[in-house]
Amino acid sequence: MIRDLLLGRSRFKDFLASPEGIPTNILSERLSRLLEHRVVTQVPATSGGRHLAYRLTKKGEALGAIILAMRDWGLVWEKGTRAGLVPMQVT
Amino acid sequence: MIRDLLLGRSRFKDFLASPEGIPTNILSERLSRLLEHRVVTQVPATSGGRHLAYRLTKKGEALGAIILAMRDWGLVWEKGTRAGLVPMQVT
DNA sequence: CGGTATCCACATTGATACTG
DNA sequence: CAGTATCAATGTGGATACCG
Repeated sequence: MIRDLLLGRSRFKDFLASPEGIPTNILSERLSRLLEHRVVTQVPATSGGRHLAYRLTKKGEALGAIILAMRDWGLVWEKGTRAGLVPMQVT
Repeated sequence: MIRDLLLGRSRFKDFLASPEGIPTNILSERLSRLLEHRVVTQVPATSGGRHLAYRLTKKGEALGAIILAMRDWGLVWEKGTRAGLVPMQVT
């Protein structure tokens, strides 16, 4: 999920669509906790629309370093680790 | 515990003595799993003695990068994070 | 000292149904 | 679409007692 956010995904449905197959209740609870710890914030998904999108805060973006370190470790030391995650464009 | 190993601690009792206060059964089970995944290996603690010590493998040492990334994140973003961990001397 | 063996408490997960 | 509400299943952790 954090990975999804780092990849630029931001909508509830995007997270649901991820290959893990997370149930809505779990996703919802996790988002609450991330909001609580200010790792993500909510922003309007579309201008004027009623739906919300989730964006990483600076604090959340900083987690990228950890995720990348884990990814690298996996690629080097664990067979079968796939490298889907590429650092996001800072556009 | 990985942190302890990175700091050069290697004995069962050393891990037990850590401030977390881990019970023997949990510690034992975790060491088994780390052995299984070849993150640690067993070596004789004293030459000739019957006791064992645990040492990180290369794979295990590589986890240091992740631990440090987490430590750094904590120091920057979470108040009250203490910085006990300093990278080990490569002697 | 370095573990095993029990047993219980609690947190996390997951499936599923329902709602504004 | 974006959740909330239940409930059962599983995992993980912790206390404690015991053993070679």
